[in-house]
Amino acid sequence: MFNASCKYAIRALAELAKLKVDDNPVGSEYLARELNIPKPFLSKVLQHLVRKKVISSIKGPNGGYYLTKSNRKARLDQILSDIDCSDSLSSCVLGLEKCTSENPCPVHHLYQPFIHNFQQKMGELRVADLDVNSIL
Amino acid sequence: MFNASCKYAIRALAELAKLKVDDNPVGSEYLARELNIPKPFLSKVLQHLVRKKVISSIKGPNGGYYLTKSNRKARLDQILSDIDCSDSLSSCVLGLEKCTSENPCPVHHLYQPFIHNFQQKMGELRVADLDVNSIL
DNA sequence: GTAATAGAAGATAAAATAGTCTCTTACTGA
DNA sequence: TCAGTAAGAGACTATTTTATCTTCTATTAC
Repeated sequence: MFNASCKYAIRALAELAKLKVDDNPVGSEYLARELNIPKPFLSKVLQHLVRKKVISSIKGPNGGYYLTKSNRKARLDQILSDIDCSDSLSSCVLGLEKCTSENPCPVHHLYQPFIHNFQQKMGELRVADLDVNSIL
Repeated sequence: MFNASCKYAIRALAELAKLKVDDNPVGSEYLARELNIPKPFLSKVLQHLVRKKVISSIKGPNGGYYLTKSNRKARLDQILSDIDCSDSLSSCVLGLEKCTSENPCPVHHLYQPFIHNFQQKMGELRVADLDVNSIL
């Protein structure tokens, strides 16, 4: 469904969402420890998120990663699309390139409504909503 | 969602379901060509399916793979479970070991109902039902 | 300015998955 | 009964994904 980068990205977003607007930015070291993700890998994921303007960062002493108000308003489906995590969602369960609604694979009609629904729900979710009482 | 082996297994099942009960068994070569799957890999998948009694085989000239009436009656969810394709379905979207309904990850409540639904639908499906007008 | 902190980027390594090869075993039909 | 055919089994290789290492650049506090 999601590869490691995508999973880590979502978890990092959720962790950042827990921070208050006035809190200091947090470093990759802190996030890696908190989420139990290898730091070098997480750093890459975070950098990717910054480039795509999904999260924000400040360099130098007391720098780190944080979310602006604007960042918090972004919708999950848009973010997943921005960071290339949507392809695996919309593609055929059996990996068939040619599988469409007109020319479906044997389980297309079973899977498609489910994934469509899931994506819709994701679209209703904003980054700020990830700040719920949940494990990470 | 499914790894290559699982995808190939489902497609092979669907292809075999197209055969009539009285048809001759088909070889791995035929199936590989028909499904456009590397033959050596497909052979492994087919052997695995035979060991798990999901499909049947005959060795020697005119031998190959086929489905018994009993094979055709089997339910999809049971098969997927038998050939170890269910783990990735029931596990957490974010890859969190500890994610449960009581201690959910941030998207658990979003994902879980759908996957539950999907598995239920799979349980209503029998091998014979894969013999539909669909691509493979 | 300089040292400390933290992100950026590219190369490299390890692990997992996918795919291939070779040999053995079982069965069939002439 | 023997030659040919096709499945079965296990080792091996390749590719992709995941993770790590090293070096460089930017920012800021002092």
